Parts: sequence; C-alpha cells; structure tokens
Amino acid sequence: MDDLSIDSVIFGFSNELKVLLVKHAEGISKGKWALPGGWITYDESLDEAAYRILRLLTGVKDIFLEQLQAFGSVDRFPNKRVVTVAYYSLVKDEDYNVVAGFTASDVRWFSLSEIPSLPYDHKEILDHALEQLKTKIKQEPIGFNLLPKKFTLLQLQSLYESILQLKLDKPNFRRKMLGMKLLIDCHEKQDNVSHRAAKLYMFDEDVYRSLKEHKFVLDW
Amino acid sequence: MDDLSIDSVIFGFSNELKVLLVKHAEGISKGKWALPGGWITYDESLDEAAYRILRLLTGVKDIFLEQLQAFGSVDRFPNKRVVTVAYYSLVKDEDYNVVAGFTASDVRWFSLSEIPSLPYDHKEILDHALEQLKTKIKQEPIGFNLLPKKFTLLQLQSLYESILQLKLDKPNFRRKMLGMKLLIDCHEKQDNVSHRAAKLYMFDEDVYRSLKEHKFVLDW
DNA sequence: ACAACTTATAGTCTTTATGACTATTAGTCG
DNA sequence: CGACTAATAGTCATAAAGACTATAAGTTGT
Repeated sequence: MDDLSIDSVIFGFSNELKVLLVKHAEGISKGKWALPGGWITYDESLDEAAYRILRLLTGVKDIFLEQLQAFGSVDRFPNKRVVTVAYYSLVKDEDYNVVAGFTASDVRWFSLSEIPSLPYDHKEILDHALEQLKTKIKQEPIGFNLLPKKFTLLQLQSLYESILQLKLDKPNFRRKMLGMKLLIDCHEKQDNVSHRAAKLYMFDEDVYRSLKEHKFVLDW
Repeated sequence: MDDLSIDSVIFGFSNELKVLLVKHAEGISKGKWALPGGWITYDESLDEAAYRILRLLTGVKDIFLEQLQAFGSVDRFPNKRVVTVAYYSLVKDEDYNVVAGFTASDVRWFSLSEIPSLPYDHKEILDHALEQLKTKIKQEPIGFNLLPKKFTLLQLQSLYESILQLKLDKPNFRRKMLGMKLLIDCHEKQDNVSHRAAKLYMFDEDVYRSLKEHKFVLDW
C-alpha cells in the first residue's frame, strides 16, 4: 500500500529515557536521522507491520507495542500523499541487540536531549509518543517493560522521574510502590556497587492481571 | 484515496449516552446501520475529513473531535484492503440538527443498550471509543461538550454516571465538582420542574485553560 | 579498625481528599 | 397544609499524600 506507512517510536532506558533512530541510507531524506518506519504490505495488519519493523531493527519480539494514532496532514510527506500510522514500544535493554541493514545505514539510541532535527512530521510524532507514555505510565505499570527483569526501587524511581520529568521523594515512592503489591521480592541484592546494596524486585504479572480492574493511579 | 476511510463515533447525551448511526442506502452493507464514515480525499487532512463528515451529518461545527486510532486488520473490509481512521466526537443536543442524504437513507441516535449489530469492525471501533471516552472524561472535563450551555449539577452527575457506568453520591459529587472551580454560577434556576429548582451552572473555559497543568483527576 | 560517605530502608506527623452518612431547605402537587 | 421530591449543607471516620527525620548497611580511604 504505497500511501500508507508505519512509523515507530521505540523507547529504551538506561539511566535515562532513550529513543531509537535510524539513519536513512537512501531515498529523499538520505543521511538524516529519523524514526524507524516502513510500508505496510497488503497481507499484514497494522499491528503486524509494526511488529515486523520493530523486529527487523532490534531483534526483539513479544514486547510492549501500542498504536499511537494516524498522522495525515496533506503535506506531511514531499511530493506524494502518505498517511502514516504511528506506534510506540518499550524495549528492555537486556533483550535488545542491534540489527543493521534494512535501508538504514546506521541505528542508535538517542537520549531526549540529543535528538537531532527530524524529517517530515517525526518531531510531532515523537512528542505525541512522549505525551502518551507519560499518561499511560500513570495509569498502568508499563514502565517495567523498560527495565531488566530484576531491578531496584531506585532504578524504578529514576525511570518514573525520567519519563514524568520530575523529582520524587524516595521514601514516599517506596511506600507507594510496595503498597500496591505488584513487586516480588527476589531475596537478592545488587552487586558491584560501592555502597549499601539494594534489594532486587521483579514485577508480578499475575497479581497485576488479577488486579487489572483495580485502579493504578499515580497522580504525581 | 480508495484504501483509506474515516469512521466516526459521534456521542450525544439526553438522559443517557447515545451514539449516532446511519443506515446505508447503497453499497455492500445496504440497509444496515453503521458508524458514519466516508473516504478521505487527497486534499484534506484526516482531521478535516472527520470534521467534514461530522458536519454533513449533524450540521455541527467547532465541536470536540479527536482521533481514536487507525484500524487495519487485513480482512476488516470485504473484497478489498481498507484501513480506516476512527474518530470520536461529542455533540451538544442543542446544537445538533439532523441532515439527511449523504448516501444514507436514515440517521438516528441509539442509546447504548439498543445498538444493533454493526458491519465490518464497527463494533470494535465503538467499544474502543467508549473506553477512550471513559478514560478521557476522568482526565479532562470534556463532558461539558455533551451538555447544554447551562446545566444543573444533577445533569452533570448523570452524565458521568452514564459514561462511567456507576452510581455516585450526590453531596460528594457536588463537593468535588464545585471544589475544582470550573463551574460558573449563572445565578439562574431551572424551571418547569415539579420540585425544588436547581441552580444552573456553566463551564468556565478560561479558568480551565489556565489550570490546564493542574490535574483533573476523578478516580471513581 | 575506624571515620567519612553513600545509598537503602524505616518511621513520624500534618494535611487533604474521599466515601458514607444525616440533616435541613426549597419548592410542587394534591 | 401535609406529603413528596430533589437541592443543598454539613459531619465524621478513614486513607493517602507530601514533607520530613532517623537509622541501618554497606564502601572506601587512612
């Protein structure tokens, strides 16, 4: 379908929130960094197309991925009318491994502060994705998708701080997080740190599913 | 663009939440009630297309309208691959007036309990729209778009009850609503009621805009 | 072995919001 | 004028949030 594309905002986290961009190897915007994207084929659904592109780029599958919305300004794409369906996804550092090729000459993570100027309406899409991520993470515990399986409370806290762009109080954060019973104590501690080691926790998917109805509101 | 359409979920409110459906006068699903929709032309953006369709059907403009998302299962449409971009909008009873024609043999409001079986994936789209409306109305005071300019607190409360599908306590609802200072006292009372008349209020858009940052959380 | 430092974790206190109520008031209808 | 209906006011107990202080458990350097 030559008037319909997918563009994906792929988030990662290591110390701070990052976004995966590709450098176009060919086409109109050759040499520019842009959101990874591609054309939708006739025999795949939108979601399938988004997963395909994510897999091609990061080798990751079975991951959090959600549609943002369609973008269709008349002049968003040069010389041709193209509507794009934007997706965003959350990728664990440990799962990710770069896969080159795919019409892209380069791929890498950018932290939010170093994002270069983007072609088309990609800046707008990225901004929407950030907004959506902020909103969503207050509603549902999707942040875990960005962290390794086992993590400390401080890691979790900086994730929230990084996404919501604010400072949180450590003891209060602990209280709230532990209070909702979604964390499993691994009975392990982190190591290789030059200070008191923190307990490691895991996200308890089962409890989460059973509490799905229950609200998960973080009104920070 | 013959592979890209718009479908709109248009909400109205009078005593209960309603949805506007059209009866198709021609085409594959002739005679069936469905969501109002149409093709996107080359020279209009997605939003413009959605507004155009809304205007054609209800005569309404300058109204709340927001994109839901794109729907693109491979087989959602018979014989042809069609991706549709779904919108939802909120229409005041007082503004609305039916406009016939437009490839539709009939148009009318359906309350949620009387929605007939819908063609394509329109049921799925409607369900998404309802979910989105529920989520959104807890976050932002968009409900006012469904009520007349001046309304009573009880009207507002039944609107919330109707959308969120729950029973609220009257005094508590008052306290909370008045507490967020978004209502202007009209210094008028309703009339033609066979009981004590309630005060009429208006939504204060200016205060709202200035409080935009401030949270508007209704965690009921 | 101990002081200095860093981060984890526990706990306190005050303020505010919520939910479940009861009570009173203002009006209509017969 | 009394019954009825809905509006509006107010109370009280509970729970959560936010701002803290305090202590514990490690590390590193001397």
